[in-house]
Amino acid sequence: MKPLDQAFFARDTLTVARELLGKTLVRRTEDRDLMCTITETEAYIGRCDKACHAYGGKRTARTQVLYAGPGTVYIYLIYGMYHCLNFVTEPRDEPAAVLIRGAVPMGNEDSIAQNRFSRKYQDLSAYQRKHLMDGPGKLCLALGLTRAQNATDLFGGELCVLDAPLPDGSQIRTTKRIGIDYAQEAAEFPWRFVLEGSV
DNA sequence: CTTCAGATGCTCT
DNA sequence: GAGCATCTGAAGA
Repeated sequence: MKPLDQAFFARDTLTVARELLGKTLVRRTEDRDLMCTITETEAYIGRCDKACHAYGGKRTARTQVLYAGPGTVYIYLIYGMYHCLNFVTEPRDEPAAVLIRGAVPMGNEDSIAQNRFSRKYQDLSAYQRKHLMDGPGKLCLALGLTRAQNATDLFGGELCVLDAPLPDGSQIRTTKRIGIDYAQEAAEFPWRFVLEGSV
């Protein structure tokens, strides 16, 4: 399948967040490609969203990446020890992004198990195998992503997203976003998208 | 299945 | 100095 181009990300953030479900996220390293299917996303829109790091046009050293071109990678450190992966959306200078909250591996489970637990896949518990990438921090750890990839883009670097059809029989569930209770009315916005069913 | 505490360091006031 | 777009392991139901 073809890589998604910049025009894909230059659109309305809610549309991009919804349409990223089912797409293939590719993490390139020297020796191998780690691929996975995106199953959970959230939209963050600076213009109207108190949960967005760039709410109110805020520009700081951390948030200036959100003003870069669509398809730019935004990775930040959270809770002192985990990273969150985002893709910048909307036209340039319109600060917004999609948080990639979850995925399921498409092969190379050994590399992912190594990144997450420093163990072989066959030595993981059944629980661990079922939850390899079902959270934003887990996903970044599984793919070996840190702020080293911040401000790169999806068009020729270590990361890209390939087009892919939605799996047959899958459904999209829409809910409010996770972990932003401080954001007042924005905490209720139905801006989280989860791919359910046969993935 | 659920709740709970603790880890840990950057970011912005 | 306060707070954070989280995860883990332990313990209880």
